[in-house]
Amino acid sequence: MQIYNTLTRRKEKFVPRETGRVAMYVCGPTTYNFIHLGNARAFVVFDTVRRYFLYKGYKVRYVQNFTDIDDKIIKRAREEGEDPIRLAAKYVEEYFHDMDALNVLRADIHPKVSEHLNEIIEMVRVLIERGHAYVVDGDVYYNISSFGGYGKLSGRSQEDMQAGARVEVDRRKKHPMDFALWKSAKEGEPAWDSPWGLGRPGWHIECSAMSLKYLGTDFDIHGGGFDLIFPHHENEIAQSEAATGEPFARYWMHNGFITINQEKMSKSLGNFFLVREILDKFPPDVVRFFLLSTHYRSPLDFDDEKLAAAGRGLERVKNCIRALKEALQGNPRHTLSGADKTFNEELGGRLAEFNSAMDDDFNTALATGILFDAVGDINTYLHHAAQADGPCLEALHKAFKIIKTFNGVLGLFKIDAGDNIIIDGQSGAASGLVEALVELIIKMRQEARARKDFATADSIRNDLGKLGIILEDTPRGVRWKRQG
RNA sequence: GGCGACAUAGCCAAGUGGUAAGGCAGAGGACUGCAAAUCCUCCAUCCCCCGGUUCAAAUCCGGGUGUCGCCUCCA
Repeated sequence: MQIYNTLTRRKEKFVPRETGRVAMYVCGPTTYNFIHLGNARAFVVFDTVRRYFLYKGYKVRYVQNFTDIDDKIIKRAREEGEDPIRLAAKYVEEYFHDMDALNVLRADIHPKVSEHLNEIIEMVRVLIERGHAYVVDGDVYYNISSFGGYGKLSGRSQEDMQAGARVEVDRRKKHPMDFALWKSAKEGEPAWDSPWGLGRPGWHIECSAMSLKYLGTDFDIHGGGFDLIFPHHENEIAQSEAATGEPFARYWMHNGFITINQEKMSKSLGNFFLVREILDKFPPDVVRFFLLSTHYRSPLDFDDEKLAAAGRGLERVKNCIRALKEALQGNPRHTLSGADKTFNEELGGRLAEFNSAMDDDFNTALATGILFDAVGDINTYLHHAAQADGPCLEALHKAFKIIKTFNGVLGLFKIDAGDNIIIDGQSGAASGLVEALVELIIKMRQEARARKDFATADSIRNDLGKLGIILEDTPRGVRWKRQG
């Protein structure tokens, strides 16, 4: 298995710290707003990475934090006249709401800054003690000059940073790029007691403290968006390695950005789309498929038409699953013919291709291509079998299994309690009634067709279509589905 | 100014030395009362441009051009 490591700027063979186990940390959201599509990309990408490790048989410990104490939260809370802690808690819930929709699995641990003040304060204390940090008027700064490795992740020297520093220089800092580990509290801000007075943690320290607490030093994978490389991850390395004297993380993975009209989507540019806005217009499986249809390190340009095209493509996969279900209910053969065996071998080949795509730095774009190849294989098999002596049970099972396997890794469709793939969402309380009504209408339409009243039949099909109910007349009866 | 990424058909997108995956859109055929779904066939002589290395390059090297990103909160 190969993973592109930002630290070395090349793909490396993945060798975990501990055989058979993967410890990974992904920077979670700062909870001051609903998450946008850019956030979602990172979380979907790393969710898929995690799923692939699980599929490969690794024991995975997945940690994703919530930064629930932060300047932006305080600002937002002030604007809304809300308590910062409560505001942050609210957006934690909203985060789960959106991520559940996108089929992102819960992390094993979701630590919050607000619950780890002790660890953070302790780490700051150690950094001061070891001469890597200094106190000025109740603030604590990290002294980057004290850490030789500073800049190794983002590939820049300390001189570069001095030259490029556009921030107004705080005279109290020893180096312009020194960053806050602890910020003293102003009046009315949330504050915690510390050896340096009342205050709160700086932005980067929480990820160091919490990842080290739950994963230890030298853990396997640390992930996040490209824009976290500098300064966030650079600073995490500096803090963690200076405090522990050990390597911090082995593989650094960073996903590319979502762009809008080829321009970076970001909160500061104001051109962002909230996940829930998009989910109002498109099904979650389509959104997830769209996010995985490009390699995670490449930029991904978003617009409605591209998402719609992705939806039409994914419909092909859903149709294949429907066809399989139908074939399975159609009393398949128990014998195994030469054609069945050939088909089984074909699918075996697809599985191997899929694994090798994912082994190569989680190439989900290639992997989804292979999913489509498998769909083509299955459709062709079903087509020919229907013209001969029908499909064989074992082949159908194998086909289902491979689709489920791919789906288990990509996480496109949810699975119900009976291990069935859910492709027609919105199974609510009303759905039983809807189904009965549709069946009734179909029955009446069939009567119209029987007396060759095609005008009525077509009009019914048309009108149902407008309601999102798609009818398909097949040689073996009428099939219907909800519009994907 | 420093650092970095990318440039593949109408659109999206894989592919890091051996002669262009896959999807969307499109064309023709089969099936159908007609649609839809599905199947079959077609759809880049060529991968931004110019040089070079090589028996062989979209893939390596050099030089251009263009687009984007980081250097400041941001996934």
